[in-house]
Amino acid sequence: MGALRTPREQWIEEGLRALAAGGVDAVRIEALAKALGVTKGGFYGYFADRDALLTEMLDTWERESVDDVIDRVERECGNPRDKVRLAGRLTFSSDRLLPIDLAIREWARRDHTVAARLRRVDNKRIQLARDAISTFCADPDEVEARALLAFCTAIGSHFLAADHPGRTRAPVIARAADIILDLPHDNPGG
Amino acid sequence: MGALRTPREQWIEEGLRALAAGGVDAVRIEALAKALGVTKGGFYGYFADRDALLTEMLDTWERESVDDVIDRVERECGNPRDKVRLAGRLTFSSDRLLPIDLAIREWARRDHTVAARLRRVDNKRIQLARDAISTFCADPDEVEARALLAFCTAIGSHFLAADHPGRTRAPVIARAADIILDLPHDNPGG
DNA sequence: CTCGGGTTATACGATACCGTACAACGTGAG
DNA sequence: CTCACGTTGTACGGTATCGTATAACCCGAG
Repeated sequence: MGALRTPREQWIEEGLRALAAGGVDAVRIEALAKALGVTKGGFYGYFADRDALLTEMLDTWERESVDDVIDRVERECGNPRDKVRLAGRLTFSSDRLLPIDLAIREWARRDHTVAARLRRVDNKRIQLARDAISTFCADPDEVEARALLAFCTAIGSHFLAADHPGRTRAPVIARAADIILDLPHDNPGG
Repeated sequence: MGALRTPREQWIEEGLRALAAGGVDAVRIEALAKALGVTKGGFYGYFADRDALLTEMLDTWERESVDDVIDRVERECGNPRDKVRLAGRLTFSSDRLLPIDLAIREWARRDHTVAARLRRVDNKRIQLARDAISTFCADPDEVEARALLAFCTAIGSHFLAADHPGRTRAPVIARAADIILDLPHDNPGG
């Protein structure tokens, strides 16, 4: 067999790195080649074109951020509340996945194909939250609302620039998580 | 005086439109000119370069989304809870401001100057939420957490792709708002 | 009508990027 | 060692964009 100098995976990996750092528009073949220490010569032996790379990048991300995370959460599961927290940490505190995740969310706002994939991923993820919250909250509408709060907080906090006088962001998020995960009110109201 | 065919404001307006639709990278002089029905010839009479336009776009956005919104909320203020809801609606339900706001959040993740501006804006906005929430919540830590929840939900819901089986997003958000704005639990816990 | 000012169209050079073509290279098989 | 085949470097054509230069233009003033 021929030599395999810089395999497919390296192009995808470098592509994800560029995506995380600068968004889709930063995924430029020649830039990736430079980062890999080669020229773009070999790229078109692996991929038909730039879109093919982008598609495979999304495949990799989808696999890692759904299958891997869900598998691990289901295995290491303890308390349902801890399950949500763990899933959140795995996705939204991962130095690797988080920046990619955020970049893909931006991308999805402008590309229907990406939006469809993100919807698949988010639906699987939010189901974890629903299941866990259901164990301590009976009202389905409230379960849905709390699951939404959990996700919006995990994502939104990275797009929010506000300061918290006298505090860092972390304890404020921890307190918010308590509110999201706390028992339902005793005055459910109409 | 000389003719004033397509004034500064039109370039800025079209720039904001492009920003909202496609992100910073979509703000291209020649594209704006085409949308305005002219060529880029006149652009450089008004602006030194592309960066000058971007800066003035940010100026316009900052003025509209802080001064205008805060002024109106302070004037039309009623119930503190309604105040938060109104501020939220003005910013996050405006067909004009919302897409610009989201695009600027993406932009801010990659540009320190924009991030600094966004921080100024978010700090002013979140102060409104703090003030309002403080009127029915005594614990400052909890006020901060609920204010964060309000903002993260307003922003995050636009970056979240998940579906809500049997529902649309709107009622789920409404329910989430109830949770955020409801009275504190009677078991505050340690 | 003619002139002068600012405004706009057009042409240009420079850069960056995509995708292709082809030649140079190197590794393993024989 | 030599050959073959896959991989890589280089060069190319095409497009898009920025910013500049300059000429054509249009409006109001005189």
